[in-house]
Amino acid sequence: MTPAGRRIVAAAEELFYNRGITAVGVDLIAEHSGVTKRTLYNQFGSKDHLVAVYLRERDQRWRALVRAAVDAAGTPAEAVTAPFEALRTWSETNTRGCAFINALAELPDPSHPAHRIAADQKLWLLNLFEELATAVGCSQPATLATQLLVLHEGAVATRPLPLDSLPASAGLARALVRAAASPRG
Amino acid sequence: MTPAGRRIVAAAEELFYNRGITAVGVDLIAEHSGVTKRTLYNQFGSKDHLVAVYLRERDQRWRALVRAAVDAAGTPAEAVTAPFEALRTWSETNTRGCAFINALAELPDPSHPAHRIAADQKLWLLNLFEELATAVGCSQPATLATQLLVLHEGAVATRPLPLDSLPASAGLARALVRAAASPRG
DNA sequence: TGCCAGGTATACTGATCTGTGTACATCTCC
DNA sequence: GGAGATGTACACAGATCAGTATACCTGGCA
Repeated sequence: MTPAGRRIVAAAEELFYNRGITAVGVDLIAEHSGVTKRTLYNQFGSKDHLVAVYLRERDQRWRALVRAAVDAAGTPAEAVTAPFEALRTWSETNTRGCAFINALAELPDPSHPAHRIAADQKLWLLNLFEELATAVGCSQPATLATQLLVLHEGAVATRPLPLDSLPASAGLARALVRAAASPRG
Repeated sequence: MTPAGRRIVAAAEELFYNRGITAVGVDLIAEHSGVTKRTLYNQFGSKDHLVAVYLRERDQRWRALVRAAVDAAGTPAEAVTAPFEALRTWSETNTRGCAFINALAELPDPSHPAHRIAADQKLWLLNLFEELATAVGCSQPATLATQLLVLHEGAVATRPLPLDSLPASAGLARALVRAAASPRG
């Protein structure tokens, strides 16, 4: 990606996430990235494609954060709930909920690339939870993984509201892992 | 509200929820409700106001469904998780997630009426959970209520994705209530 | 009979939207 | 020095956006 292309994606990330995809026009993105609209279209072809690139980049950044949190965990049990630690960091600067869920809200067409990207992101996290649950010695890792995913998404979805639900969800996640990893789990 | 007004709100509900608020223009709503744009503006004054009415009407319909499910529950323990039964019914025809979370995604301005309506809706459910948790004899109803809310919102938020997370969240909710209502809860 | 609210029909404003056309500048690499 | 890629500058098309103006119709009610 060219320097101008990177600036465009950076501006698109900030604007799309904070103001909404439909509400932000390509003119505004071009202005914020110090680039001509012509350059934007030469690089990305269409707004829809730029939206897809925005979501993909964001997904990569988020996965790297989660991976780092999992790798930094001291024990296998802590690793299972490490994504909730990552979420705590992530949601400090991302206060408008999940960018992918939000994108689906604005782009109802199932053939839009955003739908596949969003689904892949959630399935990736689900698989990660299942791997970590298996590693911790849980007898039903698939069930635990789904429960953890729901808790995670619930915490993200309620982020824009004045609730502070992250501690409750992270606490419950740890309790679930404790119970599942115990001899009777 | 006049007959034309009701038709406008009905059309707005269907279009705003399924296609997105920003993506749907007032012309389309007028056309779908068999009404002139002049009538729409005579009734609601602005698109923003119509959006607020749409969310308020939807909120009332949803609360009635939840209340009915709670009242129909056989035992206090079943009453606590009754909102998850209501959610099962509700999400059969509402497959695009939470209309209020989606609205916040599209309307970043915190002074927009949608923000207050969305926050009120979640707080109402949180309070309902807490009341029901208290009635079932839970020692820490506030904690349980927050956990149940997160589970509920997680299930709703992941509805547009190919996951089927509702059984997992409802099952976990019942397990939590069982544990909290037991002598050692 | 007359009034008036609710509603229709239609044209319009001014702004904004995505996307394109065209001509020119700059830079690197061969 | 020339070619091709990167980017600028700017005007433009065609559609759609929220919202308004004006004139007219119709049913109920006083």
